[in-house]
Amino acid sequence: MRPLVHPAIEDVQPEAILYALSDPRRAAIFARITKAGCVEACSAVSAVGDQVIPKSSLSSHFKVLREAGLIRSERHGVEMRNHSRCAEVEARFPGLLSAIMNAYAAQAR
Amino acid sequence: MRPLVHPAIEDVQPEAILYALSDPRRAAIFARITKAGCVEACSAVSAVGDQVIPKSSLSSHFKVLREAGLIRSERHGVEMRNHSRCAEVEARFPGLLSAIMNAYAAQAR
DNA sequence: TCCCATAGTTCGGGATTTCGGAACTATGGA
DNA sequence: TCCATAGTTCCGAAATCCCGAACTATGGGA
Repeated sequence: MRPLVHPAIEDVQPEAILYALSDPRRAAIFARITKAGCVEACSAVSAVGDQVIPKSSLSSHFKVLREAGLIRSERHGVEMRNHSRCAEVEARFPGLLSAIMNAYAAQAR
Repeated sequence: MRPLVHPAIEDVQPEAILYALSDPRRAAIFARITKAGCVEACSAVSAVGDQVIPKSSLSSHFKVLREAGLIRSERHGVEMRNHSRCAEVEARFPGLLSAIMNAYAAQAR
């Protein structure tokens, strides 16, 4: 099993962030992680809204978020803890994440 | 030839905007249109950076931008004029477009 | 130590999307 | 009417996405 990929913040690309968050399920997962500070992956997020997501799909969603630089995943025993990197990303691209998350929130209303 | 699709501003979805701008070429095209106020499509944008884009691909990039609600295209004689809808989008999703365009600009530096 | 349960990752292949050349359509001018 | 220019549509190849099944990793028990 290859090690998890976490890009250095200076290697994080806007296109990867936009792509990652252009999927409403990934955006919802990211919002949950950011709000909670830390979410136990996959098992804790087995569904988004009323939509059940197979665990292989979930795993790849986490991978996309991770490789875009939006989250950091570390194994703690048998489970994974995912932390939002939103402070780092905010420093690199000011206003980006909050504008995106606000846009989704505005749409929901 | 079907008529061009321009969503009403209240039907514009964040995911479509993020997806449209997650392609650096589309983001560059959008930046150019927004900066210029109006660009004659396709023929005027035959390349992005040093990369030549075939006109069928260019046509579909414009379609993605149009259907995401980012631009408005109108035919003027034989050519098309594309206008940025950034003021409308800004009103609906405050800060979103400027944060995205700033992120791309920051990356370029 | 061995076996099991839990949590995620990887694999494989079918479905969907994207890319781009060729053909087609629309418009204006000669 | 014919031609040139500007874009769109079509369609097959390539790339990507999706998700079930198989696999890997870790932490308990017994």
